[in-house]
Amino acid sequence: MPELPEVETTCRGIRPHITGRRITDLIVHQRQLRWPVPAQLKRSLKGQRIDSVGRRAKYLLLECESGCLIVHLGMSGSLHIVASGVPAQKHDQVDFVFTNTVLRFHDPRRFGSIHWTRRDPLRHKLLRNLGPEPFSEAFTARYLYDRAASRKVSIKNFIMSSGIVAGVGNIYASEALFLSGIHPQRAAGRIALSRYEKLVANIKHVLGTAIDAGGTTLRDFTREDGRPGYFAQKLNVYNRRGEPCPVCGHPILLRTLGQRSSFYCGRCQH
DNA sequence: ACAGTAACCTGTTTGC
DNA sequence: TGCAAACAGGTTACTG
Repeated sequence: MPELPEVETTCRGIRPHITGRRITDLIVHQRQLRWPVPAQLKRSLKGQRIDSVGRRAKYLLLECESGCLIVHLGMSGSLHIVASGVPAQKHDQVDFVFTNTVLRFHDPRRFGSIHWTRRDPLRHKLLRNLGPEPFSEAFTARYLYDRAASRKVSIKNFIMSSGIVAGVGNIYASEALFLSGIHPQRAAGRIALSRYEKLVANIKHVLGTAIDAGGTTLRDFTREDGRPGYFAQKLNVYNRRGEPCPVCGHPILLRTLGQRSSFYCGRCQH
């Protein structure tokens, strides 16, 4: 999916178009997403004004008058602002209808999901156990180091765990580890605090730079107006198997780790 | 608590 | 060229 930078890009993109506006209708073309779209959602949403648009981890939070709409883009989802009357295409699953405008949820693989809660969204089952936001002050080297104590899981899988830190997916985990010179398979509990200092700084850096570039578009992701993100050209290792390492020239390696592709330099990362 | 795996889906790429 | 297998940015739920 959309990892954190793509969700943040989407959040910033849709915010000015829908904040303060009222949802006049909900059209569900496809109810079966990762979880079914709630049967009562249309009744809950009709007439609701969007008070604010925010993000927690990879969840978009659309705060309304009497509840919060929670949207996750899954692996292939995107949200687009289109004019009323633009016909839905294949894989356009749900339309949030406003006067003159539609917020359209597009998701070929249907791993995304849509939820509605009348309580604090941060206490929702899916958000309750998330780790700190990577840009927050709570996300420090000491925090990671302590959580990693005696853990044998690979550092890559560790930083991709949503309960450890929110929003770091496969692309940015690979990139941050490369910038930090840490081998993706190294056990999380066998990394010095000083190396965690580097890693935390690089996670913040790579995510921040990607947000500035409008995210990474490899295949499905596009912004609210349909443009791609431009961070793909700045990737050092991800999707670059066999290409020379930008630091030492050794060919970038690919190994499958926890069912996910891991790209790294065998000479620079230990 | 932790580690590992299957599962949710469809489209595209890879390999025979 | 054709067809089937493998793979794709996420996360939960289940197993041992």
